[in-house]
Amino acid sequence: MDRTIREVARRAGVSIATVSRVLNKTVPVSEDKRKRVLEAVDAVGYTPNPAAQSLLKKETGGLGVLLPYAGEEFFAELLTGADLAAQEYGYYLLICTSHRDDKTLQASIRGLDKRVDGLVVMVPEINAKELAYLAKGEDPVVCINTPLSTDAVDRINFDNFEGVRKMTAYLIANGHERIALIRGPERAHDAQKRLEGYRAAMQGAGVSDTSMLEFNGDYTKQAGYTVGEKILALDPRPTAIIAANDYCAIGVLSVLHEHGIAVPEEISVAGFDDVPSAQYAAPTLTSVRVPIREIGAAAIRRLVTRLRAKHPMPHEDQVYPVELVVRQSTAPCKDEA
Amino acid sequence: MDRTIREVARRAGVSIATVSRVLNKTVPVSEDKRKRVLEAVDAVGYTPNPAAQSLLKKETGGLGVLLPYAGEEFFAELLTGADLAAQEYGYYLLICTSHRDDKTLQASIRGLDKRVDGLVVMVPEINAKELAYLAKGEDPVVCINTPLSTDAVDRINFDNFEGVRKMTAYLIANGHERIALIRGPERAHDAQKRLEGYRAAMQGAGVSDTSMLEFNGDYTKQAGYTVGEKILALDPRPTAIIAANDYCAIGVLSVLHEHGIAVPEEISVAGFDDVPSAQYAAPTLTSVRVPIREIGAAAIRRLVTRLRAKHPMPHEDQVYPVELVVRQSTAPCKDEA
DNA sequence: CGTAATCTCGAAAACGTTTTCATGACGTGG
DNA sequence: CCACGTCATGAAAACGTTTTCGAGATTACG
Repeated sequence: MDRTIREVARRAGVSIATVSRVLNKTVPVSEDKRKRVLEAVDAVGYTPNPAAQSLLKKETGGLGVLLPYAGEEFFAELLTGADLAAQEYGYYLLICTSHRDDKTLQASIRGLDKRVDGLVVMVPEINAKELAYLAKGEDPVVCINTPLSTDAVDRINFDNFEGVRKMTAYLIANGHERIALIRGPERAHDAQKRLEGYRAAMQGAGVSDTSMLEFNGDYTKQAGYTVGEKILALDPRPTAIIAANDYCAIGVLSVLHEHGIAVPEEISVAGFDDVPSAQYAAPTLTSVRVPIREIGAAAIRRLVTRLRAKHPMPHEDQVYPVELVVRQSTAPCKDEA
Repeated sequence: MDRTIREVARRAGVSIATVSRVLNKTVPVSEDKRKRVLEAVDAVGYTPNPAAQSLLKKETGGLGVLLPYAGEEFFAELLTGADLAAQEYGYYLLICTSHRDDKTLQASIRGLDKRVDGLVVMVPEINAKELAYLAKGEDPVVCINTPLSTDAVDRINFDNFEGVRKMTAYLIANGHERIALIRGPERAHDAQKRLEGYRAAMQGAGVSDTSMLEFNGDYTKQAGYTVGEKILALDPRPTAIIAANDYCAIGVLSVLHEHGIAVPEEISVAGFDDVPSAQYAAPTLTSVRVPIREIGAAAIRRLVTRLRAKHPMPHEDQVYPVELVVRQSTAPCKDEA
C-alpha cells in the first residue's frame, strides 16, 4: 500500500485537491469531509512527499552548513547553535565538511545548491573566487569569518584582530615582554587577523620585529604540543604564549605539564574562542570569548529572515565584539630580566 | 533564464530524453549530439533538480543522523566519521539533534523519513516503543548503542560493560579499594551497561554493595565538576574515580586541580570513550578507547551496503571491542588503609 | 421569486526529471 | 531484393504534490 495523497483521497471519498486543502488549511473545507480526510490520513499514515512539494514550491525546507571539519569543538558549537535555531524555524540542516581544497568546496556547493534554501559558510580559507561562485548561486548565503571583499552575501564576523590585540596588551600590561604567538593556518582569514592584532599590540609596546616570536601552527592540539616544545627550547624563553585558538593552547598546556613547567608561575598561556573546554582545562584557560553558539544561531536566523522577506533585503555585515576572559593560565610576569 | 533540462534540450536542438541519456550515460548517443548537449549544459550551467530526480527514482541521496547533541566531542567525532564515509559514497548528511524527549524524536523521524534513504540513530535513551517506530519506517536504520531488543534494524554497539569492568579491575589490581563511579544518564543504555561493568568488577573484588560509591551524573563536564567536589568531601575519601565518560572525567580533573589535589598521586581518575581531549588533558587521561570515528563510518557503510544490495540482507549486530588506555591520571594506590 | 454573489469542491495543469514505448533509418543475411 | 533485427531518437507517461480554473450548489438581496 502506498502512502500517497491519492490513497488518502480514495479512502476519504474526496479529490486529492481536498486532501491538500485540509492538510494545508488554505481554504475552508466542510466539516464532515475534513473529518473523513483526517481519519484517512491517520489510517494510511500519510505524510506528504517532500520531493514532490519542493518540486512545486521551489523550496526544500533545508539549510546547508559548510564547515572545514565537524570534530573540533568550535565547529561543533557552531553547529549546535545553528541546529537549535533551525529546529525553531522548522528547517532541517544539511551539513558538509572537509573543504580544505577548492575542488571539493565547489562540488559541495553544486550538490547542495538545489537541495537547500540557503547556505551558511564557515570556511575561513575561502578565497575571492570561491566567494564569487557562492554568491552567484540561487540561494542566499551567510558567510562567517570570511574576508570582506564582496557584498553579494551576508557576513557575520567577530573581531579577531581586536581579540588578540587586547590579549597581547593585557599580557604586556602584566609585565610580559617576550610573548610568543602560535599562528593559525596561513590561508585562513581569521588566523591572519589574529596575527595582525598581535603584531599591532607588540608594536605598540615598542617591539617592531616579532618574527622570532611567531610560530606556525594550524589550530590543532597537536600543533600546540609540538610548537610548545619548540618554544620551551628557546633561550631566553618567552614568558607567555598566545595560541591562535584554544585547541592549540590546550596542546601547549599539555606539553608544559609533561615537562613539569608550572602554568602560570613559569609561563603564561592564552587561547582564543573560549570553547567549553577552556574553562575545564588544568589550569583553566585565559581566552577570548566568542559567542560561538550565538553566531551559529544568528547565521540561521539571518537566512530565514531573508527567505521569508517579501522584498529584497540589503546585505548586512555584522561584527560581533569579543571579550577577554582571564582565568588561571595567565599571571603577571615574574621574570626580572 | 531557468536552468532546466528543457532549456538545455532547446539549445542543443534535441529532445529532453536525449539530454538525460547523455548525462546519465544510460544509452549511447551519436557523437555530435552528445557534444552539443554537453556544450549546452555548460552554457546554461545546468544541474539536474534533485527533487525531480528523487520523486521519480525514489531515492534522495541523503542519509540522516540522529544525535542527542552535536556539541560534545564524542558526537562530533562520530559525525566526522559518518561524514567522511558519506562523502566517499556520494551521499550527503542530514543531521538532527537534541532528541532528549520522545516527541521531538518522533517528529524528527517523520520529517526525515522521506528526505533520506537511510538513518543512523545514536540515541542511547531510546526506548523500545521508539525503536519499533523507527523500524517500521521505510528506510533502513542503523542504531548505535541501543538496547538489543528488536531485530528489525542493524545495530552497532561497543562493549560498554567490558570497558568499565576492565577499567575497574585494573584499578583494583593496582591496590585501589574505594573506587567511586560517576554514572551517566539513567535512561541511557550505554550508561547502564557501564554501571553494570563497574558493579561486576567490584563484586568480583568482594564489594557487593557499591551504593555508597555511586554518584549521579549526566555525561557533562559540569557534572564531573560538581560531583567531584562531593566526592572530595567524603571520609574516607575514595582513592580513585571512574567517570562515565571522558567529559565528566575532565570535569573531575578540573575540580581536583582547583583544590590542589594531585592526580594521580592523591587520587586516580579515569574516563571512558577516549575522545581526542583525553590525551591532552592535564594530566593525560586514562580511558577506554572506543573507535568512535570508525563506528560513525561503519554505520554509514552499513547503510549504503544495504541500500545497494539487490536482495534483502539479514540484520547484523556488531559489537566493537574496546581497549584500556592507561595514561597519567591513574597510578597504583598509595593509601595504606 | 429571480439574479447575483459566495462558497465548496473536483478536474486538470504544472513542477523537472527518468524511462518506456514507438518510429524511422539503417545494415545484414538469406 | 525483401524481411528482419539493431540502433538512435523523440513523444509521452509517470512520480506526488499544490494550485488554478471552472462548475455546481447555496446563500443573499432586491
